[in-house]
Parts: sequence; structure tokens; C-alpha cells
Amino acid sequence: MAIHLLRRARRTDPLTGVSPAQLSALSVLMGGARTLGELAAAEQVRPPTMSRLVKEMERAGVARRSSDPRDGRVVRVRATAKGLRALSRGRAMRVETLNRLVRALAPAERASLTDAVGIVERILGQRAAPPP
Amino acid sequence: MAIHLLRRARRTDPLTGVSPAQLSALSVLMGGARTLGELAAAEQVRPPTMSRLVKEMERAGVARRSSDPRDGRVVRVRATAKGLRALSRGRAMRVETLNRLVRALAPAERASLTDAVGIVERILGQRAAPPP
DNA sequence: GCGGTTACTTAGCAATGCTAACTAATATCA
DNA sequence: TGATATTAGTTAGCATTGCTAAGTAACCGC
Repeated sequence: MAIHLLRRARRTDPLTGVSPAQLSALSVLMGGARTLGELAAAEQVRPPTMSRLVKEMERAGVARRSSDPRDGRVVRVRATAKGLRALSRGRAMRVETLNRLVRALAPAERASLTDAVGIVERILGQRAAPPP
Repeated sequence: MAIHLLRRARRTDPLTGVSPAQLSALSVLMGGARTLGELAAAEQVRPPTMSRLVKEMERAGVARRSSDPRDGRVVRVRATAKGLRALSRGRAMRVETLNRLVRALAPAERASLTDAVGIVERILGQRAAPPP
């Protein structure tokens, strides 16, 4: 089933030494620094969850906090160079993994994946990226 | 909007206390009884994980264990009527599948999936379902 | 019938989600 | 201005769901 494909792809993330949730947050931070709340919203998690995640990311050396000079309540988060490196490594790995898995798929499984993707796209209102 | 759908799909059915993992397992059991190991393989989790999940499903009254008369090591698992009801209610299976799909996705994963879609489409010459 | 394999369970850890309740900073308004 | 409300983030604690290591019971091969 399609979901299992994704789960397997996701499982390769830890090979980078950065957890999936961290990699996902890093992908947001790749676009520049964000406040903790913005990051939580982008990741669709609650602030406490993101607060803890950022703490771990700091400990892992993939992100850094700084305070906002204009608003003392705000915490700004940015990716470190190490974090960005981990991100591109993880992303390449996922794509490669999906490539490999898809090549090994039975036709029915591929159809399932296609169906699932279609559904998700419809729900999210997203379009597939054009082939490279 | 997407957020609404996601939040709605994310909720565990409060009436039955059936968790997403349980619903997913039930969707496999809908096809008939399975051994615990088969179920674990179908869900792509390890046997201990499935063992615990089945225990919880029994406690929730949505599945039942029985022993295999031919092989005393084997545990056979089947869905109860209550489990099947929970599964089918409101297209539970579909919602649940999307739920797990989406929950496993955050921006980075979505990007990867989008990339993968392009790859799959190119390979198969197929299109995802068009948006409504 | 002994030894190895297989199927499952138990125990314990890790990651990641949540809510409730707290602190600190900012904004609002009488 | 000063009291009060709102906002941003943190801390604490719980639940779910994944894992590995190690144990038990049943089966198979010789």
C-alpha cells in the first residue's frame, strides 16, 4: 500500500543523524529564519511540540535560537550550516529511496500509490511538480 | 480548507476509542483473519509493535485472538463486528488512510512525495487524478 | 529427543504528538 | 498612567506508536 512506501522512505531519515521531524523543520528554515510560532504553524504542530523540537535541534547543532530585538516574547530560529547539510543529504536520500522502491513496485501497487497521491493532491490543492 | 480536513482526519474516533493504527490494522483484517506476524508484515511494523497493538485492540473490543490448531506458536487475529463497524463508519478506512498518509507528511515529506509523483508519472506515463 | 528455528511476548527506550498551566512581554483602554 | 487582556513561548506530564533485546513456547530436522 502507498502508505507503507512513505513510511519506508521516512525511515531512511534517521540515517542522516537527524530525526524526521527535525529534517522537516529544517526544510522550512531553509527559506530563512522563522519564529517558533511560525515554525509550529508551518509544521502543523502546537507550540510546545515545536519548542521541544527546537531545543533538540539546538542540542544537535542543526539550528540556533536568537531573540527578537523588537519583541521580547519572540524566539527566532534559524538553520545552521550543519542543519542545511543534513537537509540536503536527507532529501536526496528520500528521493533516491522512493526511486528504488517505485522501480520495484508491482503495477497494482503503483496504481495504489498514484491513487493515493491523487487524493492527497486533491485535498491539499496541490499539483505535482513537473518531471525534472 | 486543507487545515480543516487535516484536523478532522487527525482525530481519533472518540466514540470507539479506535486509534489510527488500530483502524489501519482493521483494514487489513477486513480481508479475513491474519496471524499476528502477517499483520505486522502488512503494516510494516515489527512483531512486538503489533503484539501490543492487538492487545489494545482486544481491550477495545475491535479484534479477537485465537490460537491456531495446527501450530501452537501462531496467534490468529480477526476483527470483531464492532471493529468492522468502526472501520466502515463514515468511510473510516479512507479517512484513516488519508489520515496516516497526511500525518506522515510535513513540508519536506510533501516535497519529496511531490518529486516522487513526478517520477512515478514519468515512469508510468500516468496522470494523477485532476483536482475537482 | 536434542538442538536449532520460528512465532510471539515482555520490558524498556525513543520520538513526537497533545493539553494544562505557567512566565514574560506587549498591547489596550479607562 | 496603570490595570487588565492578549500573545509567545516554556514546562510538566500524558498518550501513541515505533524500535531492540531478551525470554518463552512450540515446531522441525536429524
